[in-house]
Amino acid sequence: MSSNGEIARMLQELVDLLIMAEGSKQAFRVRAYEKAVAAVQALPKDAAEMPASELVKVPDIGKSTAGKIREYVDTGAVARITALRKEFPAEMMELTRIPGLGPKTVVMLRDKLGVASVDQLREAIANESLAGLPGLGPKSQEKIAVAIDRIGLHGKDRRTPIADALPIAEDLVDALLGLPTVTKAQYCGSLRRFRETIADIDIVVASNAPADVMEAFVSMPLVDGIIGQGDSKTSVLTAAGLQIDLRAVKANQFGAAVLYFTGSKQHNIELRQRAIDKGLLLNEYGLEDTESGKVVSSRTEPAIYNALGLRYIPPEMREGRGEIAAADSGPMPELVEVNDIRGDLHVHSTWSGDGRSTLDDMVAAAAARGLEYIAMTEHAEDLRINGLSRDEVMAERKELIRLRTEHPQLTILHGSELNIGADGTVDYDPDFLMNFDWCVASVHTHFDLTESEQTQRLLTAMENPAVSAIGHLTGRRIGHRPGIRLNTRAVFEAAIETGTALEINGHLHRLDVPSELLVTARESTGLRFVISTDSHHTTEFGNLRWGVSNARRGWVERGSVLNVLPLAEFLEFVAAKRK
DNA sequence: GCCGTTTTCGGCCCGACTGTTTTCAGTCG
Repeated sequence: MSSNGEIARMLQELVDLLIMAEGSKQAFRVRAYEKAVAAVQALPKDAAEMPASELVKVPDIGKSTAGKIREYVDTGAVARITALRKEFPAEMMELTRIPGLGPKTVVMLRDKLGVASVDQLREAIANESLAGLPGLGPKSQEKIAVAIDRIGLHGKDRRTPIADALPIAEDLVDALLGLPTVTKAQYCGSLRRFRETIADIDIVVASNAPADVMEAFVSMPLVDGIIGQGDSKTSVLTAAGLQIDLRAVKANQFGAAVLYFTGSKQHNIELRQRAIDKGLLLNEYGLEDTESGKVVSSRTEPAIYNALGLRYIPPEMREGRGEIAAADSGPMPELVEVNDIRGDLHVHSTWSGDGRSTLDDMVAAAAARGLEYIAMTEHAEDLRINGLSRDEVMAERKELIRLRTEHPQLTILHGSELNIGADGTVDYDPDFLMNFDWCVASVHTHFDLTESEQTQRLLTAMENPAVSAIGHLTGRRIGHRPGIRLNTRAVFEAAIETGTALEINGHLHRLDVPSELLVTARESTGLRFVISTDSHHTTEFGNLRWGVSNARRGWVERGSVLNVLPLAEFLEFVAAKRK
């Protein structure tokens, strides 16, 4: 059966191919399918199991898209896509990765010169066969030649982990605030929405001398090349190939500019449509009355949302996942915040083979951060290299008893990170497991089982009364390893039924449960989460911020998170399952 | 292609920058 992810990827390929066929990203047909991709991704049930009559009831999915989803699920292919692939082969699609080359130019290159691959284009430039083509003068040719040499190094097809981008953005904001004419600065874009990876850094500044700001910006040591420079907008590249876009507006337009640049694109489109419906125009300079041209609101984001008749929408929610409808009339989730978190339930030390700070240091770091409770969860015996034998478990316990007296303000639970075997069984034996205060069970092996096998092993693990939570649900490593295939609906239901929490792992390489799955879980009332750092080093307690951000992107409410609770209430959840 | 308290047709978000355009098309976000 096709997962919603697979169906969304199918529709996304259709979007990419249609951009070529229609000659524009803005073509209405393209945008309609783009919305359909988002609709499928946010669907709380399996599209593959829905008949066309039910699919068309989903907003942004109409007769045509429903037909293509059924065609894909039932036959494994979509005739329209097969035909478009023939017209626009993968080699030709590669050309659109070159900055400055859009669909119209790529199609023209094929029609006029028979150029339909990056290699052929390189050759054509060398032979000077581009001369005389409309819109491709010497400057364009030079830009394309340089871009071909850098293909894959920046821009559209290389995303940067948020952990790498955020320090750069924060330094840049500080540097810009240091300029005499800059009064405000804020990084925006997917970074502010806390996407796990970002394509570029967007920064907005308020200034009355924008040209001076741009001049100072392009002179900064970080800047390696200029893509474009104007008075209100400048784009540059760093030596590492990261694109940075800077926009300058007047101080009283700052809220509108930050709103616009935080996006997402879909969120902006919906806001602007809403503005139109109210006889207003929304752009990066403000919200104004279309008739009179009078500015209604522009200074702050909350004021603009308010003027549009909406409650404030936090940046992490602005993904076009129904947040505008929620802010209008639906229930608005009360998102969990970093300061709500009282405990960390997934922590390693050098007792585990892959831990990098000592137990004493980890406990001291947790206490220093003001946590009320932690669970030390070393790896377990089935993970041969990293895990603890039963003797080692008992030896560590003695250390914990000592540490409890040294840190009386911190409650130290003795936990374990168990391994979920291929058949769903876990380490040790039932009696021994009950010696732990808290067990989180995770998948560390057997990533290639079928979807039903993976689902079944998780269901089996959740039935174990000692397993209080499932760690890093999909086992993905961002940029390195896809997650296991799962029937997430079945997993969510079993978690509720068995009284098992799902961990939201804040480690930047994991961010697991992924936020797009969390969004689909929001109709699963009764599902409980723990937001954990999976720290292996004292510095990694800071992962809490990423875990919370990921949870917020997934619309996770404070009330569904266990480790916002005082210790006694938290432990009731564990005890209830063990009864 | 999708949608509809202006509902089955006629709309669909908005603007900046570049290159080569002498008023704009293409690209991008």
